[in-house]
Amino acid sequence: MEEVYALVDCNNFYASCERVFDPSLEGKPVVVLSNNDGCVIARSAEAKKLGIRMGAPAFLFEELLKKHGVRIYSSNYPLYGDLSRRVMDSLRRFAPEMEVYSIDEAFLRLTGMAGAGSADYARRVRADVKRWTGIPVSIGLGPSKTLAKLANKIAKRDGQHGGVFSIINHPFADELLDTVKVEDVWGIGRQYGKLLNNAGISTARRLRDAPDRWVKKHLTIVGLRLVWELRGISCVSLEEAPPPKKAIACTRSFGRHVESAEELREAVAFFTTRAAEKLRAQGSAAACLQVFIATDRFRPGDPQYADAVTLKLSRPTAYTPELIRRALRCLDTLYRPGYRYRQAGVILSGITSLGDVQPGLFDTPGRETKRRELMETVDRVNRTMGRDTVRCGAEGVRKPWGMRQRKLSPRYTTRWSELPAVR
DNA sequence: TCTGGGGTCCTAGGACCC
DNA sequence: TCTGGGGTCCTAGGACCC
Repeated sequence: MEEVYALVDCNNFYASCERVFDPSLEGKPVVVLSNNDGCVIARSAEAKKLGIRMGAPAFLFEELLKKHGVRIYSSNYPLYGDLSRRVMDSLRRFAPEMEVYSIDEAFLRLTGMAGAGSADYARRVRADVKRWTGIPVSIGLGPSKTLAKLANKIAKRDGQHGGVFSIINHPFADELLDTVKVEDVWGIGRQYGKLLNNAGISTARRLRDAPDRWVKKHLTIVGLRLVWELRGISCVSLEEAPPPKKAIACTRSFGRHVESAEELREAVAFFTTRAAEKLRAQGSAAACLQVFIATDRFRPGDPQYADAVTLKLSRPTAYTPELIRRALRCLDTLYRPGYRYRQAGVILSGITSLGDVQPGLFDTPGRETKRRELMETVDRVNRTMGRDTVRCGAEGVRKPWGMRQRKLSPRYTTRWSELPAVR
């Protein structure tokens, strides 16, 4: 049977989230900044028109932002995460099979649903999501995930489609594929884009028609799969339940430079706590822990130093105090005084299911069970009473190295104290 | 003064084994 | 001078995604 996929993508997601609870932003240029208010990571349509590039360092655009009265926001992930969940819950009503692909995208598999592959159906989905959540979305339909992605791009690019476009059985599919630059195809990034352009393959159509052997040789098996998908042969299946992550990281740039071992230790302990939370949330334990620290690479005049230490544990664990203890020992071997550090991180890998971990032979009987119960309790308290209600002292309290978030909007939907008030 | 964070997969090459 | 064949595991590096 002919496959039918829809790719639903929230328009300018973070900027749209800020708008949902502040209608005064309607029609105004809005940008959302990355952690530490560093780069622009989301722009409303009006902001795009001003020529503000994705990923642009905000400080380079200060003049422009001020001149045009651009409304600027720090990233508010509790808000975006919650609105994302609402959008996904809405979408689930329209398709029996769905893959949540990212915070702002989902694939729906509509294969075999009468009428569901039509642009009309997609338009209804679009209208309902907007009404239920306030978030505008675009929808692309195609016989493979790659073509659904591409159709979505066209839906967004060409205004006349009203945010919905289907490439299924399209009479001018060849011509359409010729209007899409090869580097805009899902899976073709900067490097492959360059390589393909040099080989005279400049559009999606040309890539679709490239010889298999050449593609396999230069773009590996992944590229070959992609080319087949462009031909309408579905090779990338829907992943309804995401497999457990194989690596879990928490890494941050600091809000200011950090020199003292003490502050660095606090930060690393804090990152370890976050990583361990994510680990337990997916029911896993980690057998491998990596810690890295780095100075500010954007200040080449400063003395530079960056290094990482990886530690293998004898037994996988998800017990925060033990992970912190190990991470701090790694840090002690890494730390060199006399540098201005800008970044640090903790990466957990060697991940196994927590249920498979056996207690150590020489451990005090019941120790493992006790540890797990403790972590479960801590997680439960923090989930219901708010993050960091219970935490390790090693994380510190003031967090002077913490993120800069000068333009944070309220957590409208996840904190009682920050609910929007209607007068 | 000011430049994000967190993932995935594939391949090549080296170590080691029989 | 000549110098097998095949397998596994691990790591580093490079590509990609949002």
